[in-house]
Amino acid sequence: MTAVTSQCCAPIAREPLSESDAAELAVMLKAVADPVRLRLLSMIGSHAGGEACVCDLTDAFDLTAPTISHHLKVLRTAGLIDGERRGTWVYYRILPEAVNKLGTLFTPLSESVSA
Amino acid sequence: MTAVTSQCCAPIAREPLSESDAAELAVMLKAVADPVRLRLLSMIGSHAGGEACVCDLTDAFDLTAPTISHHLKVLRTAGLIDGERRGTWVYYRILPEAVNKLGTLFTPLSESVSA
DNA sequence: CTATAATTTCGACAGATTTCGAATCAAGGA
DNA sequence: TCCTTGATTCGAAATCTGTCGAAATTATAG
Repeated sequence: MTAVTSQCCAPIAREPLSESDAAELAVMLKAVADPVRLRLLSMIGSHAGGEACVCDLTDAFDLTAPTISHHLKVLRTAGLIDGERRGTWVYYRILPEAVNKLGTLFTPLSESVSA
Repeated sequence: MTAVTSQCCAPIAREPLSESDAAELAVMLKAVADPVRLRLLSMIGSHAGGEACVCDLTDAFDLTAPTISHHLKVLRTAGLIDGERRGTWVYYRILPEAVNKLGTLFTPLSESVSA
């Protein structure tokens, strides 16, 4: 790594993505490119203690439990969240590194625009 | 000048997204959640002059011109790029505001508002 | 050990997405 | 004008995705 090409803009606009990098990033972005999963991620991250029980999440949607479970699996497979069973309930929390990775992709390095 | 909720993390993890915000963001994210479109965006952004001709883009893929045209339309419809015809060729360029919008969603705000 | 509650897995289906080939539109040059 | 090149639109095939109901799994309660 370590290649400050031109400092002009977001990494995605600084140099062409390789085919494999694009494929890898697309998996993560696909996981987030759904209204339900976006809300799930948001609800998990903003929940008290940084984690949320599946039961809380399911109640917030007009969707069945299997559907919510499916979406959580997509997010987990993409490395965006992690789940842990404690007793009867399963708790999910955000993996901040993964979210940051998406952020840096689209954020200009040098920042400080306007003020 | 209001609503500094908790300063803890990325906007997506700070408070639950509304249903309509999630739907709107998902449209933009879906546009980017594809390996071909990710590379197109990257190639356009990093091309000399900040813009790229469709002919350059088409040659870089093992895909037909109609397919590339379709992907460019998806990106344009999502507001991520803009295209202009100059003579025989059509040139596309990135709309940085849209890319920034995605970036801030996932980036923790380390800077404070008017501090 | 059985009953009950919380999640996940399985199997299926409607709708969306990706891709192509053929046809069409736009701009220049013979 | 007619023809060539670049780009988009149109229609269709193959694949992927979101959703559900039913069944299986895991843990607690009695």
